[in-house]
Amino acid sequence: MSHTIGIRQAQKLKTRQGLLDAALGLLEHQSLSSLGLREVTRAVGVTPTAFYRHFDGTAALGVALVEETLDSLHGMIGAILADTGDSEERLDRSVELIARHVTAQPAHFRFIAREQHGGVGEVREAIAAQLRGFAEEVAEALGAEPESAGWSREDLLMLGGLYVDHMVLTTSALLDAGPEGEREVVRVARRRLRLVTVGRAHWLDGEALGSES
Amino acid sequence: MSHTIGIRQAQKLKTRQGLLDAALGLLEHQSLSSLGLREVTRAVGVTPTAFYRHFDGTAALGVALVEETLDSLHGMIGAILADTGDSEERLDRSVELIARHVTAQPAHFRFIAREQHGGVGEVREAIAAQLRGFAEEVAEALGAEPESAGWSREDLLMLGGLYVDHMVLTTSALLDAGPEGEREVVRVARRRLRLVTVGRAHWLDGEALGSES
DNA sequence: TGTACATCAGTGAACGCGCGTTCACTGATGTAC
DNA sequence: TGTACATCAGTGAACGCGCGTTCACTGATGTAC
Repeated sequence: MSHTIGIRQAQKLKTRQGLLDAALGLLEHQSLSSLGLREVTRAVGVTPTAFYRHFDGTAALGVALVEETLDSLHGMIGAILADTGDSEERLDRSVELIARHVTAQPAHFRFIAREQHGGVGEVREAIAAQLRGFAEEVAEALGAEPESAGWSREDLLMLGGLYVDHMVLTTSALLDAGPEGEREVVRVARRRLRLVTVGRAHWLDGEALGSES
Repeated sequence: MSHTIGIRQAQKLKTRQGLLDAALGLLEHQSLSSLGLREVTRAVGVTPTAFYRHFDGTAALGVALVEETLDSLHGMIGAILADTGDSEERLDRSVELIARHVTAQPAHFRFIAREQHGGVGEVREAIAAQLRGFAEEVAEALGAEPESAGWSREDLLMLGGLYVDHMVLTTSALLDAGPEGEREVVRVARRRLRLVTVGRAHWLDGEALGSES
């Protein structure tokens, strides 16, 4: 027999999710470091005191939000990595995938962009750890491609990080640009991605010459 | 005869500068959207009311801070662009210049990184405008170099923006890493910069083939 | 199945506190004559 | 230079408000028998 969770636990999870959703909404126009606990509970329709049944404070809620956004980001990266084919069209599709995900889940991406360098240390660290993980994931996928023959692990990580950072910058630019500016942002993001890819293709060309300790 | 400013005006400017300096210090551990007006005046040793003689509120102070940080950023970019010589060593020196500026003026760079995507719209827009201006400046300098023969203005702007964004990311990474992590950040930043430069060198290689509307 | 007790998510009152903003003011600085 | 008036940067009291956190509580859900 499957384990059914009790009514009590289900209700608790529902309230917790309500707090996370409400916070994410409120964070569209402010930073986590100015988000009030009472603001959040008011939006959910629950007593301020109830907040403490779920989180120690708004910083802890922020960390939980980072974990939640992992799904959005991971889904986007997975979709991009799963795409196969030759480079030019694939780059274009990657940028389109980013744009589509940002349109579908703007709040998650805004949260990451905003709090990546925000005022709450715990959250900054949680985001940094998450992005580092994604960079490794991308590096591994890149390493499996034939174009990466001869690449060191360190260079693959550098490239993975570059792609991830570029991705985050693009999501943020899309959010700032709004619907009317989207086409322009997409244009520039494509070119940047293409330039990085050109650099990748010729990365090892001068290897025998260039020296470093 | 030169125009001497009065005692009153001099004192006012001094207080204003005190407010800006105090705010910049307080913003090391929080975001602008949670910065309190009273916090700032308390740090300066002045009545809360006096704040209004200088700024409408903390958002206006934030915009003023953006203008002030222009000097730091502009100085850094100028130093990098003024550097001449062949690519490899020049890239290394550029990253070292960034590291040196960040060490000398950490608060300014932290402010820009944090508020670039922060919760205060006016400030975000002021920063975006400033970075756009720098990207244009870099694009112009790049355009004057022989390596840029055949480049469109749009591509130069794309590249300038890429360098500027990379620069901001590096400053932020340096701040997060602290002194002990600086060497590693510098290593990765150099490689990224080199990859972009390799991409630049081969950008026009496939031009005749690649097509876009 | 029925009963008696335990658990615990959410309540509601209360607290002390710092916030942003207003207002009439003071007294040093500036200006006109 | 001296005097009489104007300006205005900073003061200090006061306001109403929402904040985070505490506490004892309630009553539905869960569990043991």
